[in-house]
Amino acid sequence: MDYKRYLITAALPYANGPVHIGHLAGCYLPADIYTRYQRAQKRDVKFVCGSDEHGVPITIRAMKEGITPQDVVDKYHAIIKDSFKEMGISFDIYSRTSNKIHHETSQAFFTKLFNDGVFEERESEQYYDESKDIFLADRYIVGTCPICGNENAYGDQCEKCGSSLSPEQLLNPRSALSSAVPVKKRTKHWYFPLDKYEEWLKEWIVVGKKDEWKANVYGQCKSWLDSGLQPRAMTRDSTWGVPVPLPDAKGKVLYVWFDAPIGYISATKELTNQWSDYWCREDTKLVHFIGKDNIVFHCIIFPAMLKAHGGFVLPDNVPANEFLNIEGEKVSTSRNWAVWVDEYLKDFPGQQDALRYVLCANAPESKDNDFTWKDFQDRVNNELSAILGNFENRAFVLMHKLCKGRVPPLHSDALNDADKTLIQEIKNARVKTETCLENYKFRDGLFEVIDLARKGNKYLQDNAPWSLAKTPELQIENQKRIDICMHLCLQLTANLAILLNPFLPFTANKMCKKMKVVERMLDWENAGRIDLLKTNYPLLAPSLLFRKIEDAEVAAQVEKLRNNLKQATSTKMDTSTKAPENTAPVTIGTTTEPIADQPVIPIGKPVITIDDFMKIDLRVGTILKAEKVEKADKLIRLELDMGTEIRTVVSGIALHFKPEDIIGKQVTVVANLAPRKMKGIESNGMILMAQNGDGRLIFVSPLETADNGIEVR
RNA sequence: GGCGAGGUAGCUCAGGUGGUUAGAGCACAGGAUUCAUAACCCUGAGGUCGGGAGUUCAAGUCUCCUCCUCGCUACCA
Repeated sequence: MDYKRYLITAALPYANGPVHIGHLAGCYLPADIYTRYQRAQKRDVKFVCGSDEHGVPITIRAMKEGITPQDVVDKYHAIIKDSFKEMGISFDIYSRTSNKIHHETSQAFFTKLFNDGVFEERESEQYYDESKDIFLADRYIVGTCPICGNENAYGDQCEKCGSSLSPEQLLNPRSALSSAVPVKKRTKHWYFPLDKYEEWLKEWIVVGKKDEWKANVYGQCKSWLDSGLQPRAMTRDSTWGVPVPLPDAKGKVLYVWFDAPIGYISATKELTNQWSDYWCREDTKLVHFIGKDNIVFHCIIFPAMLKAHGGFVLPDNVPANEFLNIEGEKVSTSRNWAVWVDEYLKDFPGQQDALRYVLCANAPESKDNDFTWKDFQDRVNNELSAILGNFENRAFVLMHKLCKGRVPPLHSDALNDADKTLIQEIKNARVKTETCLENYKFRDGLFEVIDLARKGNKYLQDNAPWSLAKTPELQIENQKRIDICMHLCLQLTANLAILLNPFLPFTANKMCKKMKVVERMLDWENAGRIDLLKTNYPLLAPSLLFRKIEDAEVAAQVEKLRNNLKQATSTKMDTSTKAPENTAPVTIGTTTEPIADQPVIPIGKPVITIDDFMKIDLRVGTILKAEKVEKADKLIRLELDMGTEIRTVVSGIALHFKPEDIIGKQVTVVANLAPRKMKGIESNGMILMAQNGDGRLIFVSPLETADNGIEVR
């Protein structure tokens, strides 16, 4: 298809924290490179993004900090927007979902589907906080984790042991808003029948995108489609979000996953009156850049929504990247294990392109990748600086020394084979880079650019114009060779600026200034030409494009990471001001139902009386046997010597301990917990565990060996 | 447990439809050089392609089994 327009989106970052370099590498940088390339091709392109400002975690953060949700999103929207701007992520618009136009757009979208009878209405029982007069999403319910005993587990998941939970399972459930005990109440929601679009999706993706989409994206989609789709609620009981535009929907908002992708549309509307050209005409190429955690939403749910609405183009491609780890470990925002973009900008002022280079050269395009500061240093010093920066510098210095600071003539009648080969290589570099970019192979594309500089270095070395200048007796003949060599090196440098521009725009601009050419030279159509710089044209004096990264800087950054980690784990979790626990380059929501990853403020449990406490029968027991439960990842079946009896307890600790390592350990058991069947095994009690800040589980046991069965109080 | 994506030189990655001595960049070693950010240029060493079995004249590339990493999902209470 011959596309007339390009609409490029980058996942909406969740306005609950700053962005880190994983976000950049996974999503925003590739999107920006692609966009800049398309612009250089003079194609009609719009690059839209914005902050995703709805959802439960933001309301929770607001409560925690004693401010309004709007305050929260205002704060992070500003930080995020600034980080992107400073890094040169060249959105045509960076909008936000709290804007009026977004509310209107997403409501209109909902209304259209509603009027067309797309939704299924369903009533269900949901938890409700009577003191606050509000329905509670699972996330809003806090209680003690039945598995690890964490007192601040959420109704959907325990952050400490990773168990996924439902509110019913929590011990001492309470509302995160008021500490009231939640009650059940009927509520109505509107479900999008994804199942009805299953066949269509299969045809569109499984058949239609087989050889087009990346393996990781395609595979994930196929996996979902093969396992069958279910209707999904598109509304929530909440006050923070886009109100459901129906008369009987007071206190209900659009599910953040419904409204967020529509944010792409609203942002485009905000950008241009011609928005429908980009969204509604078949000859528009729509490309979503996201991280791997958002594949399902962008490849399945949103397209189904668009299809149901009708009149919209569907994504041509969704080149999702994997995750970027830091120094061998997964990014963790609660542990503050991340490299934050706003901090990088402070620590390395003017070094945006160094980071862009490394993140692109090491982008997690086909699998999770690792970012280390040592590697950052190596790549900047040994590739970017030594090969590309050095070549450019050599060309400038030699031109000034041997050609009086002016572009020497080419003497095209005197070209030798090596010259002609180089000219061909310059042309080839354009084609190679172009092919990579068109196919979302950004790291390969960047390699091709560096490779051209590499060829320049070799050419320069082979000609050694500095040597030619040392034999005055051959002056005339040699100067001709020097001219040709330097002329081509300078033209090659101009070409480098063009090819580099999508990847390293700051550098490309610097090069333009030094060559005293207008920015228009960077138009892609000029790549491959060797007449970009006019003969006899004077160029500016040499200056370095890149500086080296010192060992001390690397050491400092690594230490900073370790210190952050220490702080985050030694103090309470709520000191973290960073984004959701999410290594994803995208935060437009997560695949877990009620979104959100940010820990709730530990709200102390309500005061209890000694009588309440005495209801719990805590006893000491010794693990006699331990074996992993079949076909369950987390469960270990324990046999405990309780003094007077042997008890079977099933415990969700298999991710933390090997069965053989815990035999003989003495533990504290909640002995009068109601029996419960798990995987067909009846569990009679629960063993007490504490969880360390680093996530390790620790047995809560008597310090010295006690008699089995004795009571603990 | 199921599904998906990966596991190829120290590091990061290439390796359509199976076919000569498995490639690249960086790191490393030796050499050459001095125009240049001790940079560049040349040469070299480095891999039983996660492991095992099979199909084949021939497998990194196909089949089966198995181990490890990441993600989704199930189980979990």
